[in-house]
Amino acid sequence: MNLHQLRTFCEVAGVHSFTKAARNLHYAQSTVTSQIQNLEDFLGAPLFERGSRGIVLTDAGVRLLPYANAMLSLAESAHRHVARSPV
Amino acid sequence: MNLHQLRTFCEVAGVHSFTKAARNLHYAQSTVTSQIQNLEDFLGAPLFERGSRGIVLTDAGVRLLPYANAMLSLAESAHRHVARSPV
DNA sequence: TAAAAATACTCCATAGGTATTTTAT
DNA sequence: ATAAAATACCTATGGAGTATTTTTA
Repeated sequence: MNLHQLRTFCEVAGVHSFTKAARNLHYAQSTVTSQIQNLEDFLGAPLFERGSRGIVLTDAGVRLLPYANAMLSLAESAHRHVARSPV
Repeated sequence: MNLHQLRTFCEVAGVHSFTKAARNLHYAQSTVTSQIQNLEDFLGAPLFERGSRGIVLTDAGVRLLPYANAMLSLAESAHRHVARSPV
């Protein structure tokens, strides 16, 4: 599990599409597929239902989402807060 | 920035030693050096003062620490919470 | 000197890309 | 027929290791 996977996960969850998420994040489509697959493998649970009506979060996906958002926002805050060091 | 670097950072901050942190985390000593260096490069600020009296956190390091701990604990929680999916 | 951190490499895993195939609308 | 996701394959980056050198108590 890493922050790139989590960012991609959040984007996919937001736009309900691997392809659109790839465009928005400047990734290839297959990269998004891999990132989500790797994340699913790591967690041992599917995060999206790839079905008839596009893409929808599974229960596991729903549970992950708030954690993912929290971690990403912490990462951003940490970067801002630490990077602006006066040295 | 990734979770491995952050875990290593927390451990080094805790034991005040790259070498001890490496032992505790089952890394080579040079790996710990690299991880910290990469983290410092990413943040654009030194995290430890390598000086006379061993290793001590810089201001930037002090600022990072709570974020690092929060992210690691979130990562753990996320894993527990999501992985134990009934499917 | 003795212990710890930094450096210089080597190797390999994997993240990301292109191209293609499969699937479903 | 079209659009999206999955798969196959390739490449290159960088993460982790061993060995060595530098530094400093």
